[in-house]
Amino acid sequence: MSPAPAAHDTKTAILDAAEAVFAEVGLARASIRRIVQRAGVNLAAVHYHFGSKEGLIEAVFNRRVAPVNARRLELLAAVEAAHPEGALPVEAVLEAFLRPMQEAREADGRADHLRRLYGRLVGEPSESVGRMMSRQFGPVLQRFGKALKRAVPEVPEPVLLWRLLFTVGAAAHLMLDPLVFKKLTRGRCDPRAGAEGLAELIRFAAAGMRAPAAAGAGEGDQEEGS
Amino acid sequence: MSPAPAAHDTKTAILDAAEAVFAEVGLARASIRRIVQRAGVNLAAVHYHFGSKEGLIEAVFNRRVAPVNARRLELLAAVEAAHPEGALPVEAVLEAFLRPMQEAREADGRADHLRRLYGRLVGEPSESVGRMMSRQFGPVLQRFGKALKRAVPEVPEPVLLWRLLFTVGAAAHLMLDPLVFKKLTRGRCDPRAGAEGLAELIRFAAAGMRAPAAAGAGEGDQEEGS
DNA sequence: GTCTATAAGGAGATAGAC
DNA sequence: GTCTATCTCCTTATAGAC
Repeated sequence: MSPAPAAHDTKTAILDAAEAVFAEVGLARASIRRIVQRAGVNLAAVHYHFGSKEGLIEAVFNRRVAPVNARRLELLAAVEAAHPEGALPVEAVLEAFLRPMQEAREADGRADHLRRLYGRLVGEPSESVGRMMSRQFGPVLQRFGKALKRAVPEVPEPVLLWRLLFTVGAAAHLMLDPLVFKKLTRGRCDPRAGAEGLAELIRFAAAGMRAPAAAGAGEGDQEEGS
Repeated sequence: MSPAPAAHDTKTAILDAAEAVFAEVGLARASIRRIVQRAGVNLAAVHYHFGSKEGLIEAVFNRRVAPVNARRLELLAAVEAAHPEGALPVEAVLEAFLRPMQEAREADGRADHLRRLYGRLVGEPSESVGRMMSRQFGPVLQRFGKALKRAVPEVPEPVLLWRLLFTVGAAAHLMLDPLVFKKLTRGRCDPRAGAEGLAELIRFAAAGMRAPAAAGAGEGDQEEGS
């Protein structure tokens, strides 16, 4: 629990550099050599502090992604506390889900490593990352599925889960490559500018959540008649 | 234009195998050795037929992605022809955009390599793939932006482009990993089952497109007052 | 067109001095 | 804790026989 300050500096430098390189080129193409060069530390330091490249990936993941999901649940609990009974506002639930990524980036001060890191992780083919994502996201998505059911009770929960996953995909895509957005809207929509993209996404997703479900969707194990 | 049948078989076998391996593990982790083993051909055949790994990637891309975008424009033209004046139906425009991916998969008969290949390509960090995607998608997105403006004239075009990109992200995520969807909905929502996920996405995105824009959004270079 | 053999380099990981 | 030097493996790519 009391690492020497020097160790802390080296370790943090590696984590910061790894995060940036992962965000830029993806996990597979990010070589340890490239990371240590950026961090200004020795090659062997990575294996000393993290054991392996996979260990480094897990450390980056745990430092950044886990707190965001914890924050999501925290904000959702606040929304639920503010509305102890009756319907929850859809926009508030969606904001609880989407804002923590934006928050983390702002609090951190660094460029937009964080945003792109999330975008990369969502689509990452590696099995170990997939397991980490599932373990972290599974419970969170289930939890938000229940909350959305309270927000839009007329839509069956399985359908709301579909829509929540659509929202996750849209968010991941939004974080992945700001340049595409900027170019296609002739510079008028730049996700790096701040919360504009987030606000647009919340409006879009909230309307989608409220769309009437298809006839027959969500039947069966739903408790709504025989 | 008249390659020997044997060459055609080897070439096609490589393309098929590459497509499958790319879909499974992503472009970076897909080694040529793994691809030729799956195709049952010799290692050197890849370089003989495609010059390099990048050449192979481009060939896979051109065989599968380009036709889908062409088909998108074709379907959109049909929608516009059916409604020569007045508003276009949003759902029809979205279906023109989203269905070709599903169609390609059904027509092909192979497993769901194709679907996952698309999911991988959208988030691919490689620059050459990024260029190919931009060149292919840029004009298509601009074209669909105009069409959406005809479908939802009260929403400014830049906002519709945001929303179209959200839809692209949702679609890419939908194709990426069917298992997540299935698990989270306890087996009731399986994108592999067919067009169900597509129909859900169209409903979701159509409602999102129709959402009122935020006050002040899309001002400036829009031609709606000074 | 297809094969074997191999070149040339980059990757992750480690041993052992300091 | 940090460094240098190196090991081992796997990658893309090519040369040249058939």
